[in-house]
Amino acid sequence: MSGMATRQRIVEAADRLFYECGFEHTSFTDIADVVKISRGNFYYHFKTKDQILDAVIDHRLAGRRALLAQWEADGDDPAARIRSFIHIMTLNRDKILRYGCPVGTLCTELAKLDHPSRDGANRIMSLFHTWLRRQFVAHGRGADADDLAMQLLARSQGVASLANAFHDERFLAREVARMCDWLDTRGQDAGMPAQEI
Amino acid sequence: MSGMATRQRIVEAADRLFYECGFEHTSFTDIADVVKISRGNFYYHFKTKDQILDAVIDHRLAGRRALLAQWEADGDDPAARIRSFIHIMTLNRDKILRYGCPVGTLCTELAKLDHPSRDGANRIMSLFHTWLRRQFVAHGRGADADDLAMQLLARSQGVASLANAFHDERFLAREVARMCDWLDTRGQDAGMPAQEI
DNA sequence: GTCTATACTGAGATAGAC
DNA sequence: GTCTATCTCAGTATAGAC
Repeated sequence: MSGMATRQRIVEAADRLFYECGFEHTSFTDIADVVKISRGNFYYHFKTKDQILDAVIDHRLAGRRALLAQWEADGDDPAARIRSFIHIMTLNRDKILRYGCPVGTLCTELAKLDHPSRDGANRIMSLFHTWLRRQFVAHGRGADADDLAMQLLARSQGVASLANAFHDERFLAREVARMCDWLDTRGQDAGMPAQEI
Repeated sequence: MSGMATRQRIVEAADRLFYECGFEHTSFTDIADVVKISRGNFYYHFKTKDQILDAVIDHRLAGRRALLAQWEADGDDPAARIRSFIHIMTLNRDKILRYGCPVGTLCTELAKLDHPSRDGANRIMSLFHTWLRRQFVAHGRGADADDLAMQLLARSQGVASLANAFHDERFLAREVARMCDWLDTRGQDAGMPAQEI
């Protein structure tokens, strides 16, 4: 295995562990055990734990960017693309029930730690916001596209949060369906009142 | 200062620190520094850190129960009481922007740690859910009261989460106003479609 | 590029003097 | 009830052999 491959495996293991156990709770030993390298070898690739976090954030940013590009390529119309966003909650149902939203929970944790990489984590959240806004604009909701994007993002965060706390998959499914219904009622008719969400 | 007073001060300091810095990131030293006692003295009152967490959870449960009872006593009608709930986000605006929702973020953290006291934290969330459901029932929405309570709770969680990540107080204020508007449209008329939220 | 061995730190926790 | 002193352990991080 080459150096790049090891580095990549470290990042992927850290990505998963940071999500499932939290950044702070994850130790070098935990990551090393998954990757099956010694702790010493670690420091050839990363000098500090914060550097791993930054690499994980970059990795997630790239991954999410690719995902959004994929949805953009697959979906013929903006509504279908937004539905792709809504349905990641269905696809990742099991993990969300156990660990919450990977984006939101990292932002929350780093905010409490007042961590320097907080902004990096928030950038992942922004990525979704910007993308959703663009879809709502294309959907003919130019005036309140930013607002609608924030509403949908907030709603998905709230649903993930409660679904996780109560471990309630029926609630998750119900809210996903409801978000899709809500989207259908926001047609290209800009006259529909946005504050009715 | 009596023994009970010191114990109480420990619980209150831990409550604040767990909220602002997270449970795991808060050390005995951090709490001892705030309370101004030695680390050794700590163990006279609590044998383990988990015991402090349980005491904090009990303390929060009691505090929230009192708060809900107060809203129940103050509000003449169910809608006014629900508005009291919505407006804690306005009252605690600064803290929410910096640290998120104290209830939701603790549930999230303990879920990732797979901590034994997870259920205790979730009970605080349930407390709000049960109370809101009761208000919606009194508001004449017997059939979907449980559902509406979940929706409002999820929404407040999502708003707190995004307001925290983006440090966006205008978004917070806007969503609080919108939740109140939403509440006004859910009158005692049970015919109004709930899925329009 | 990967390993072992090890230093250093701060964490949770205990014993016992006062 | 509070303190100081101390223990143990796990964490991050480093040095240097291979």
